[in-house]
Amino acid sequence: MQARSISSIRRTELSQAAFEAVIRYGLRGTTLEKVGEIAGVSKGVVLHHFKDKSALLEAVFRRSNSVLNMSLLRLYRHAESPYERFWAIAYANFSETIYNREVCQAWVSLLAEVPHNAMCQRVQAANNARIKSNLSHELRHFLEGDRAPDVANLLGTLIDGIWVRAGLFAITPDCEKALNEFEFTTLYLVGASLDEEKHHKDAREKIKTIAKIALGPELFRPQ
Amino acid sequence: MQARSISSIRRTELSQAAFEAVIRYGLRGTTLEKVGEIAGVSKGVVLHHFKDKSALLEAVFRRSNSVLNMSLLRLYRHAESPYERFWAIAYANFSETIYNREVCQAWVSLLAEVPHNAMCQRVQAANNARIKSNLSHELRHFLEGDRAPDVANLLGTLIDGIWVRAGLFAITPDCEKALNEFEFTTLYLVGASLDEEKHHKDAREKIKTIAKIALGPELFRPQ
DNA sequence: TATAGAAACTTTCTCTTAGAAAGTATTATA
DNA sequence: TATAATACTTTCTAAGAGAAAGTTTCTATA
Repeated sequence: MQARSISSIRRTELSQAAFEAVIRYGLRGTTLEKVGEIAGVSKGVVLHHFKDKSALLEAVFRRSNSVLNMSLLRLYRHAESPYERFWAIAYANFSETIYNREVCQAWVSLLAEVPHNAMCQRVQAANNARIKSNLSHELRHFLEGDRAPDVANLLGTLIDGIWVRAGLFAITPDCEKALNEFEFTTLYLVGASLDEEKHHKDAREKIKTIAKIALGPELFRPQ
Repeated sequence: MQARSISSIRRTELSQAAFEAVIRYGLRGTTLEKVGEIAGVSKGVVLHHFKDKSALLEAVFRRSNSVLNMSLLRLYRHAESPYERFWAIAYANFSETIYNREVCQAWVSLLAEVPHNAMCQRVQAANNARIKSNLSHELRHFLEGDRAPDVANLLGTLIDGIWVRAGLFAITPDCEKALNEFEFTTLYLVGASLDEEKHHKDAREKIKTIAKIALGPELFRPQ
């Protein structure tokens, strides 16, 4: 049962170490040597597994997005209604273990790599499409006509905005505030019909509890 | 009438050149030598006027924000009602000469400098506060109670989100779409009362015309 | 089980970069 | 005209990215 190759394991370790380096030193302060140091290997090993620094950062970027995606899937597993799936999306983005200063700062730092890296752009585009599709799917239950995709797109953009703002400053971001902003905006965009249902509040409580269990601190920063 | 010192002029030239370098090569590809090359001076001159690379990037960041601010002031000069001032804010953020691929990409690239640069954080915080205050001031006319600041904050975050998404990809961002998204969200958040007034549509047309004249392409990329 | 070849890892070298330092030229001021 | 500040240049060093070539360790197959 050794399905994963050594290379694949190393690549995971190294992109994890690179993520840690970006957290600690910022994008400009992240050097191959520091990445190697954190991973406990020499700089040469890093370049053996990644053709260059861009490829490494690309892997970090990809991993971050897949962690986010995985978190959502963990919550989806227990979400049984549109309300609950809506909150699953919210908590996948704004739980303490994900939406915190370190991770948000690292994400903002990594963003700088995207404009000049076609692969990162593809990853990011896929990610945006995914979250739009997820949101759109749930919003269909609360919106008539074909407004759902546009509203979903807007909410996706808002999530990005909330994340960026959290990543720019040295203050611990406020999860509860972010969740409320997201909910607040959604309620207004769908015409507040969500709020009338008790299901909505109940769903939040349920997903909140599940998130606390399912989204441990090992997600982004293992060990 | 030589009020500005040579140093001050050089600093402007150099931060302009650095902005151009970030556009062309991205944050990681921007070196002091390339900045000097664009400005037509040697690398030494750059370091003579800026103590180090962080100080240079800080100046670029500061200048970008002040250009944005200046654009807003130019439109405010002709805005004579809350409707018009609302659209002045919208067009200051989403006119072709400002909201375009190059500028948005550069902005996203520069963001990576913020998490590890206290000065940039202060500039950005001031900027966020300013836009919130501006929006809040106009929204007061359309919202009862003390909801205006919260809504203003949300819309500010949305603007950031729209900008980030525009900066990540290699596609020319769509100004009209951005303006509509911003308007759309605002209308829903204030309860669509804006939309009932003909003033609102008229105001948009007026400011649109003024923006075309007042916000020339020399704003971000002179010469 | 011997061995070829691939994969993992190391070491060394080169070129580029940031930035320090110490110099020269230019301009302002007394 | 002397002197001091400002503008700019040149040179040097240390650190970084990445290429290249070497060595060890695994793994498949004859």
